[in-house]
Amino acid sequence: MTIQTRRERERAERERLIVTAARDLAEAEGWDAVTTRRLAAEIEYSQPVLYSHFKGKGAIMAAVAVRGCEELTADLRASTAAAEGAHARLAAVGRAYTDFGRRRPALYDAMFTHLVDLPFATPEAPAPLQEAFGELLKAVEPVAHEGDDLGLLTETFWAGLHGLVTLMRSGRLPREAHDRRLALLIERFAPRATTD
Amino acid sequence: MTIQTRRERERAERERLIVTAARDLAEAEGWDAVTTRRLAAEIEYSQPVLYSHFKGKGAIMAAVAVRGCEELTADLRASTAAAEGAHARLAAVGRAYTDFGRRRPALYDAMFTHLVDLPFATPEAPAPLQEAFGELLKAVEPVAHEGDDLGLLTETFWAGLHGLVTLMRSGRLPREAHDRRLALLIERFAPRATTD
DNA sequence: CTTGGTTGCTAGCAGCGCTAGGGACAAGAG
DNA sequence: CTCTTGTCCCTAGCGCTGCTAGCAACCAAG
Repeated sequence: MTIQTRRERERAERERLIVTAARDLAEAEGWDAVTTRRLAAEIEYSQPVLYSHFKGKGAIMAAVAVRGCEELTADLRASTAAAEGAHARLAAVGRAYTDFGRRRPALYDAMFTHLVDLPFATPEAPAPLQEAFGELLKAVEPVAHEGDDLGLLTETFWAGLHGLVTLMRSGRLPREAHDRRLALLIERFAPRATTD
Repeated sequence: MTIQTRRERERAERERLIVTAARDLAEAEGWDAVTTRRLAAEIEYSQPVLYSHFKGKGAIMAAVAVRGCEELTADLRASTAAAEGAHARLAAVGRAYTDFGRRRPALYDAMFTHLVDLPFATPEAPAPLQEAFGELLKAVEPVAHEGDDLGLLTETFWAGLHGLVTLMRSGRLPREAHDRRLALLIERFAPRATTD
């Protein structure tokens, strides 16, 4: 019994090690640098060991993505703590989200850009994912209009943030004007005043 | 003289052939299926010929992207022709844009998702790209608030559309609610009425 | 001490983007 | 017509990728 549990514990620890190594390597040198060989070398095991834990490289990225959601949730939660008022809350969460995308580009890509076979908009979606979305939802809720579907509105707001992050990160939008674009987006979803 | 021009013409035609083959193959089977070997086979030349026209696979994708911009511009232009009023215009252009993303996913990815070394937000950006953006700009202009930077506002609106397209296409947003999300986005940028 | 099962290794496959080097062919000179 | 020069494009191969088959070593149980 104990011997069995020890093995399982060691195995779980190694799996954690793989995910951590993949995330760190990706953050340091980008996902292109995360090859199964380098990853194997990093954890000091041979390649096939990876496949005894994960179905393939995609599954490893998915695991990294899920863990990334926990970080994102924490960031979003922290950002709204000090904000007062619906507008400030939405602005804070928007800033936290886009900051996350800029600060942890590889993590962000694993979560929201790369094709990764994770269930997303279903009840089977990983809990950390749903929590992150929930944080957005809480910030959007006060600015919803009557008759709006809150879930859909949050998805739409999320799409706006996601577009800003990805277009900027790929060089399609100039980085230096990010703050002003973000402010414009926030203003459309949470108008500060009805008249100027 | 004539012999020289004939050769140059044939070369240009072959280059066009490469780009067309790459686009068609990508649209049919996705960019993963577009390998230099398959592309070479498709145009009935050997691999190295590709490299006498383009620096590498990335450059071929960039060429496909530029040509895709022309198609997008045409779509956007056609969409606004029949629309009357600022709200309808913005809705029409938004629908045309997202439809383009869904109908030509590979083309869309080459243009706006994949890393491709094209100058984007600079005066050196390819003309077709600037034209496509210009179409968006014309639709956004009537709904800008006083004091808004029109370029930045258009970029922000574009980001919203781009987020909707990419998150939906990667399965992160349910496809069936796309219309309602798009309507919500349009409503935020061009409110149909000030009060309900 | 032997046996059975697990574990993780070495080696290799098919395919990728890309390139070096040579062979065929056409154009111009004598 | 012959020879040289230069262009063009193909064959072959490099180093890499994700992934897997098959074997060797080890560990627990009888």
